[in-house]
Amino acid sequence: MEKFLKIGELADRARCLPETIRYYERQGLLPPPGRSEKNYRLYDQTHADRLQFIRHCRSLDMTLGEIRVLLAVRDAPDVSCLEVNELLDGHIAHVAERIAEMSVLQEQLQKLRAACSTSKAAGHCGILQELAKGDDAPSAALDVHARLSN
Amino acid sequence: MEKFLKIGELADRARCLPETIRYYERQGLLPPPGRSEKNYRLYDQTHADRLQFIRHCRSLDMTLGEIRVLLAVRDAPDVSCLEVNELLDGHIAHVAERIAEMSVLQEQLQKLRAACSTSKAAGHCGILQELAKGDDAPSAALDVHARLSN
DNA sequence: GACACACCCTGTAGCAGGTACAGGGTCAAG
DNA sequence: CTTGACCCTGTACCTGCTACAGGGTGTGTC
Repeated sequence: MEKFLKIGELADRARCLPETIRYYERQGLLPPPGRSEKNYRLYDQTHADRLQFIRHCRSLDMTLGEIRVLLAVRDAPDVSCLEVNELLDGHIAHVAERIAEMSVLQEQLQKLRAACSTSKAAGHCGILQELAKGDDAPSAALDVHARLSN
Repeated sequence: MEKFLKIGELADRARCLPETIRYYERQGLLPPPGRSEKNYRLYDQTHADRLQFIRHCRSLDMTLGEIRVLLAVRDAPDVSCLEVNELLDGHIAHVAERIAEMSVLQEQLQKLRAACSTSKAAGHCGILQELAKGDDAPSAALDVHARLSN
């Protein structure tokens, strides 16, 4: 007899919220589990494994789209994993690119910061004056707050 | 006689979309401009300057909330710019933190990539096997795709 | 058995920072 | 007089969740 988990128990194991699990189900990443008499979701080990896989990928900042691809390959064990390797290479390249962008950003910010060492009246603040100037470096918009994936 | 810009012209100068400008107006970052007879928005140089300031800040990955603070100080030229300096320091620290996080991530990804050098059947792919394992490093969720600010 | 409290369910709205319509009006050129 | 490029408003969409609201269920205590 198998041990079933309720959504809260599964969430505790995967270190996420029940809402996140329901969200993955809606997104088609987790198959709909069985239900109890009272309509509670009941998960088995295959669900737990799949969720752990997903959370591990997320901790590596892959998008749900990327994870969907990886899961599809995982679900077809006889297929070549070439796609997995390529996806990972792409993701690594993406992360490297973001790091490079952010390093440039950091330099720009440090230069900007140097424009006002002491606290003055705002009208003479070098930082505000620099920010009012045009953007010399026509760099693409970054997103420091965003995730790493693609 | 002053030269007024329509939203599309302003958008071209600021290298953004008209929708973005209307969005900033709704968010209270840009004051509502005058209107033509036919209800078209008409912008003057102060609007153009303010938008350039905003876009410059955004290119440095500040959030709209941060930009709001900077604009408020900018609008009060007699006030001390201490807050500006502090905000910038915080933003720089935030960017540094993100770079550090992403460097860790990059290492993890490269280790993972090394688990499958050749293209095999998915059932034996080292990458998929590694991803199925638990996450040893209990790192906080990153966001490679996200923006730099706070 | 009545209450509290923790859990489960569905459905919907919110976050950031826009982007992308739909459905309408305006204007200049050909 | 029609085509195309603009402008307007209002609303929905994107990512990856998170947080309700409003209801049912399960367990422990009195």
